[in-house]
Amino acid sequence: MNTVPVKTRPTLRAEDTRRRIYEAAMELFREKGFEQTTMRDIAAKAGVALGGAYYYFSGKEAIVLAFYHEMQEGSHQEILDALGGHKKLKDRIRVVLEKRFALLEPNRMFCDALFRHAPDSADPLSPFSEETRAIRERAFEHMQWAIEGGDVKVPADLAPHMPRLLWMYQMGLILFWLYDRSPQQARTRKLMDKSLSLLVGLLRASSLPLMKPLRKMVLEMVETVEQ
Amino acid sequence: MNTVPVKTRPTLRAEDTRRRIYEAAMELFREKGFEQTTMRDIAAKAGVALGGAYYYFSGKEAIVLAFYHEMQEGSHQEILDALGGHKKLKDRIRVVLEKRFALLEPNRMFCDALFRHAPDSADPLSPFSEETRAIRERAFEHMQWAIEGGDVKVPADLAPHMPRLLWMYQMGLILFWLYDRSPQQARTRKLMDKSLSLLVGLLRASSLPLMKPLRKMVLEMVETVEQ
DNA sequence: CGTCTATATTGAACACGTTCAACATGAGGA
DNA sequence: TCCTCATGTTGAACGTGTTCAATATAGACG
Repeated sequence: MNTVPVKTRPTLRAEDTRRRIYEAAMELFREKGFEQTTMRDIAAKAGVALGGAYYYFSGKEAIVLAFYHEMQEGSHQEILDALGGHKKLKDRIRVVLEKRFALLEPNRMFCDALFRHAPDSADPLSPFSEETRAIRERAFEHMQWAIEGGDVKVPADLAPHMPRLLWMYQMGLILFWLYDRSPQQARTRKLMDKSLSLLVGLLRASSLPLMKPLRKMVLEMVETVEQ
Repeated sequence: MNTVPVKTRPTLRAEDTRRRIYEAAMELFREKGFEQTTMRDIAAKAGVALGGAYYYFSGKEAIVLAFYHEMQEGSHQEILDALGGHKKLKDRIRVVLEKRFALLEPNRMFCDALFRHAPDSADPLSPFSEETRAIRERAFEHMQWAIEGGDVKVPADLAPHMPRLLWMYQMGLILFWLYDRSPQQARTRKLMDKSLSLLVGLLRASSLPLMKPLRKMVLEMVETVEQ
């Protein structure tokens, strides 16, 4: 008979299976990269039939999405702590970037999957997609923290855009880093230094009355993109 | 006997088959987009067996590459002509951009294929790859023309980087345009206006002695990226 | 204990891009 | 005319991500 839908067991050994699949995938992704890793590989390593992987993850990309999510959540407290000792804006932004790179570094082999269809906000894995909104907004928050506690006064008209702009700056750096073939990704490090100086310098200058017209142009452009 | 390898017929009805495959692919790509179009579709429409398509094109992406190449070659003279009437740098860059968009517009449905693995210069279809070098350098040339005949004096240290920088600016606009869902891609048009003003304004200002330190920072950054 | 049913698991099947060994074609030379 | 063989052409087969109907499992309930 149609009884009340019994309280379905909330967590079961199912969570264990999910975990096994996730871990197997991570290991293989780190070893061979995203493209080179097969769903059959993952299922085999996890000791599950092929279809099993699809019971827990809607597809191969969804596993990477889970990683993306976990990484962002895991960084939240760490970043807050790491920001503690710094006053200079440049250092504060650097802290956020460094933390991000530290978390991505062991997974460099497969992070390119995150940018596969990056500009297409319809793609679930895109950094601009609805599916990644929560993750993205967490990252905005980190940049907001960096600015708020810093030693640079940001003009009021620019302020609301800064978290998103800094996030995009971060994404650009990550993209560069992913395909940076220099030893130890030294070029990325150099680019980070140079661009951070430039960024903070421009931000400082942006408060000068002389800069009003330029700031207005930049704002109009930013608003056109964000709209 | 091992005679001299007879002069192989240079062009044959083979060129016709190639053409048929290319045209069929273009039509289908325009209709359904790159992903949605099947190599089997293409072969069928061209009246060829599946394998036949691979005799003329190394893969699905190679067909798009052929289009990319053809588009760039076709624009060369047109752009040169169109630049004729303009003196203002802003107009000259706009002419180049407009021409590019005019050529891409009918193929908007599948141009995303060109950016599939854009940042990976190892991917043949990437705008940064060895395979697309010729195409890319043609595009640099167009930007060089725009600057040379314009009314803005570019500082000597910045000058050698301008063609590539303007090309990257163009690529960014195209990327934005591809995923611009506003009617008639009005946002892209607006972004083009705003960013062009900003760009030319900055370029003008960059000659001011006051700007020397800022220019130096930008240069260092650009050189880090290009290296 | 036995039955029921949502949950979990399986493996065959599909559509895709790509590869390849086999075969067809037709221009040049005997 | 017939042979040769580089050029074209074919379709079966492979490995891939993904789907799905069928089956197994195990906790809830009588």
